[in-house]
Amino acid sequence: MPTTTRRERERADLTQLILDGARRVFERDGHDGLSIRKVAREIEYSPGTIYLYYKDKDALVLALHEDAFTRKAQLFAPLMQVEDPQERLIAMGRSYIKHALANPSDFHLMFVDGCPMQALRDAGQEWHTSNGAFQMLRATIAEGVDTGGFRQNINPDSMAVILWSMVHGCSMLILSERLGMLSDESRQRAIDDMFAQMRVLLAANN
Amino acid sequence: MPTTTRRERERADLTQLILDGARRVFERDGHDGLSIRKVAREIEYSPGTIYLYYKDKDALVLALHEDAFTRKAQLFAPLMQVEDPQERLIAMGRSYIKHALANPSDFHLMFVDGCPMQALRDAGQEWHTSNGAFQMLRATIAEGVDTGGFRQNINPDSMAVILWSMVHGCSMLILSERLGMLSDESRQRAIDDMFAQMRVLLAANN
DNA sequence: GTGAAATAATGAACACCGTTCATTAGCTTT
DNA sequence: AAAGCTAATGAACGGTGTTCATTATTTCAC
Repeated sequence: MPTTTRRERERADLTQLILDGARRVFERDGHDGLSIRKVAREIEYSPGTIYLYYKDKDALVLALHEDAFTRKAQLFAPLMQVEDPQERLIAMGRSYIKHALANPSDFHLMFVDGCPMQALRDAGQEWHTSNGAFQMLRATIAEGVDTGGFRQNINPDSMAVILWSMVHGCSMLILSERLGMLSDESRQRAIDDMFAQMRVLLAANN
Repeated sequence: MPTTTRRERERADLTQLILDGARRVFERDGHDGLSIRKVAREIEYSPGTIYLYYKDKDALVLALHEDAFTRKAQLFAPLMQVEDPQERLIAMGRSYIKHALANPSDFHLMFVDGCPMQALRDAGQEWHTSNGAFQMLRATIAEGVDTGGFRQNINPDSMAVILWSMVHGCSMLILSERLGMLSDESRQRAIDDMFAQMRVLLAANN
């Protein structure tokens, strides 16, 4: 049955075509500027067609959300090869902020927009997309504690939340222009100081 | 001319009536559920009337944004009476997270929504609303450094960004349900541990 | 008090939005 | 070639932000 496989391929192609079109519109016009009709115009299909491939707009945004996580995961993966747990955590943190500042629309899709979580709940699914990254973070902290390089009273879950909060909050505050009272230099210095303080929190020797 | 003052009072009254109606709609239906027409129905005026008091929807959301900051500032003010700078910072941090979790729509208005910053820029205004709180934070850190209770190599600007990032990122991650992989107990412990780590970063004695 | 001027409120109109669905067009299979 | 199935369409519905000519109300001068 070569026909059905071709059918499936065509179906997958259009699903991807819609997703790519949606991403272009999102990056061009932002969250509020994204509309089903614009995506349809972008890929030269009628609005109704999109609903044959995505249940509704939330499902499409959820797909964008997962797509953005996939891209970020590809940036994160090589960092696991950093030997020293502390340096690995710092590298992860720097990568997190750097990617957020360089790709604000990805950050928005991944963390700011609320509808993907609602769409996931409606679909009865778990948020597996980011648990992987959190477990990487947690495991690296646990490794540092186990091998003795980190302070021994560290709780990996808590420290994972703390480090994530730091880089996430920092990215968020910068992207939402809430640190406008500081100069560019002060902001950059604050980021550098933040990673210096991370070492204070982690390292065993004081 | 008592007439013009009454006019001004009536004008201020309706401005406030619209704002209160908008807040009720926002808290009931959320950010995406807020519409000029709903606000108009809420206060039993026609949609066009709202445009006599607010330039557009963004201006109305900006007013909600500033209103939310005013409420939070009232919670923050008494904390300045805490004597010890370190305890004051911890109290500010706990208040920040507590208020965010208890008033998610206020948090959304203050920090998640992007349009207020755009509206401010359009109006050619500065974001004075929150600079006050940042300066309070910064001043408290500087005080701790000056009086010798804090580590001497702390840069107040950087540390202010770091502490703000921690509590802001933590609030954000919880509210956007990104910490769903943890139990309620683990999340609460992480918050407590976060404040313990703040003491590590601040205190002079190790 | 009454007419004129100024002000405030209205709601219809426009262009857009998400979503649905009867209809059409194209391809597959017999 | 005809029948059946599938994919794409675009009109339609109710919603949105925003504008503006029209109406209603209040104020002011006489």
